Amino acid sequence: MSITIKDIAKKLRITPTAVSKALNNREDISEELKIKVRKTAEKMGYSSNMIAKRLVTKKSNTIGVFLFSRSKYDIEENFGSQFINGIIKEANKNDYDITLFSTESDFLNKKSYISLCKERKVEGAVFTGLRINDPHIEEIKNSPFPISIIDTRLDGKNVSFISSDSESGINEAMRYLWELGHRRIAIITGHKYAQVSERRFNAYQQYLVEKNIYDKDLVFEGDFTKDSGYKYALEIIRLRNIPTAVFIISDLMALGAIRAFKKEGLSLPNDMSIIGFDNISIAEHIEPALTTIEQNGVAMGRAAIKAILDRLKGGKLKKKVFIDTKLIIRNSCARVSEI
Amino acid sequence: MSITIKDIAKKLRITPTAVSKALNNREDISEELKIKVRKTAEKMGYSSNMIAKRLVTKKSNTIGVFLFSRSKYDIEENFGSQFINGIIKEANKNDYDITLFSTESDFLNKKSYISLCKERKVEGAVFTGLRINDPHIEEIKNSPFPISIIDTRLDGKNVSFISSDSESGINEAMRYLWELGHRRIAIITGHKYAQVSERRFNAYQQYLVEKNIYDKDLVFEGDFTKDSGYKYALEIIRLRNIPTAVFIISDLMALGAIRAFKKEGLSLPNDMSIIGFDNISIAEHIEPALTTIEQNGVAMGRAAIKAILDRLKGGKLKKKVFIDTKLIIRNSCARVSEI
DNA sequence: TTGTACGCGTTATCAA
DNA sequence: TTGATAACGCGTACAA
Repeated sequence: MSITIKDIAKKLRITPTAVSKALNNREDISEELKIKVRKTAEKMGYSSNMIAKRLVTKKSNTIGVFLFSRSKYDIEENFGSQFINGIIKEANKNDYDITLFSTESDFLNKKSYISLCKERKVEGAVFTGLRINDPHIEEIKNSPFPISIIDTRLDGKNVSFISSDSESGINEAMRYLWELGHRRIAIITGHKYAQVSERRFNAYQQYLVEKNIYDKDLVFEGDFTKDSGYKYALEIIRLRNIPTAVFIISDLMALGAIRAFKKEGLSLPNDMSIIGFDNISIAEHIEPALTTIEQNGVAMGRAAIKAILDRLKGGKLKKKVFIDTKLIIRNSCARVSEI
Repeated sequence: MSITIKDIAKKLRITPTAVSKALNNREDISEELKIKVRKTAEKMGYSSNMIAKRLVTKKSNTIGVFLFSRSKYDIEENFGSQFINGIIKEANKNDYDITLFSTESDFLNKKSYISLCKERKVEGAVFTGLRINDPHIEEIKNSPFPISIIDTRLDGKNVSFISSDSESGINEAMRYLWELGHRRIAIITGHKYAQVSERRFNAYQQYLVEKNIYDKDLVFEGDFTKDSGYKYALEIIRLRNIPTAVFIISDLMALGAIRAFKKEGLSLPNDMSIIGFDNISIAEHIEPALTTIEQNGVAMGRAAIKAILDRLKGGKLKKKVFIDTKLIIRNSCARVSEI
């Protein structure tokens, strides 16, 4: 089989202990021996066995990541790929491995997320796309190891909530619309299983209430799909008193809405101003180029890992971490024409 | 610490061996004991330790996945997320874990991909986005364990090549253009470090050569970015003899090209027919809705894992696996007007 | 500075 | 059907 420290010990006529120490660059071993050991290790093509190391040190150096997706395009549309990038980089940088799970695999039906984690002795876990009606939610709340959940807030002694600071971005967006003269601003939210829906709606509502222009008839509950954007855009222009702007809480729905508006003959952005949320890669390519609130997915992924690692190092639990969002102004909003 | 089989053995006054057998549902143990063991295991909150199991069985049940990305949007734009989905599902279905690595992590600079794999005793590895000028390419070729590479062909005794059957899709696309009356068909390819560029170009060229309408002046080498699509679209309409159609080998570049064409006042699709490649999620939302060749990313991910698993089970190495592509006809191509 | 002895949690082999 | 023993590859006290 493969070379072990025993083999190289035998070759050098020393003990495995000495080899182990040399390879781990311990203080209590001579430079001379270290060099010799390293050289023959190299020569023999030795590769350390992390499995054995993890067993003996009782430390897996592993973080579990759960990616929940439903439709074919779900991950890309939900920023999952950016999260993943941030997660891996931050983890690897700190010498942690990522083991990835996805829903829909029979795996997850047989066993709970937490048991999967326990068996692998992961030191922490990250959840993405978790729904608040997930059957295993209670277990997650009581997790014995640190957990970071992206975009879903859950109370639990070990869980951190990682999300965009949507409030700030939305405030900025609403002020922008306000300054453009908009007074009737509709919203298309997401389904109620995603907390981001609620949070984004609240930020929207709060601003409008303060300005005294909130109108509940301008609230439409979509479900994050393009189709729902399309559908509610249609409803919006059927209104007796049509709004001059819509805030659509995901770019994807905004895409659907834009299509609907165009199909109905509206001239964009003059007949309707639109602000999205996410800044997905094609937002700048559609017609009109979409003004939207940008999320920093990579930073969110990194923050998820950081929260876990901090806690593992004995730090205090960060109940929540918010990542800045910012308004990206393009061409989908116009000044309200004075009549 | 956590409960082990020893603990439950002690409690039941039997040996760990018996517990192990019971828990693994072995034949040589009484039903009675099995039930008793399972019950107390449950009661004590026992969770098996895969690390120990993997050490003793000398089987990691793990596949390493390397995701190479460069830009912020790289993974989503390169279909990485779909691959990942297919990979995880197929792996988990077969009781395999995925451990994920990404480039740019200091990790990969310190150690080669193969050593990372060896240390973790992964049974196989999948590469996505690998460049043929990668410094570790030789090592990959000589890998002792099975490797699946998506979209990059490499000769090696253990490496499988997983890719889209772009030939078939492109043929279909070219025939479609031909039947629409197009005789001057340009192409915008990708950079030469990606083999998909070459393969897609070859398929394009072959068809046109057969029809005797190939013109090397209509070939433009982009680099998969939106900007390069934009840039070469501009060059195309500066041609003395403007083509009536362009085949752009990635939807993303097609997006850039469409923007350029529009900006220059072309009416699409009448002034220029466009066919993309990938069918990314927004292809249907741009104006005009993009006719493109669809890749099945999920199937590719699954195939990558299947190739590894088959080989692990003693099957023959599949040098290459091609996944069907198909032409998705939308509104970006028009019949050539007869003058 | 090096070596001895042991243990991590589990499974495998063989004996009882 | 169950148990005793050893082993997987490595790290860590502690002794030499």
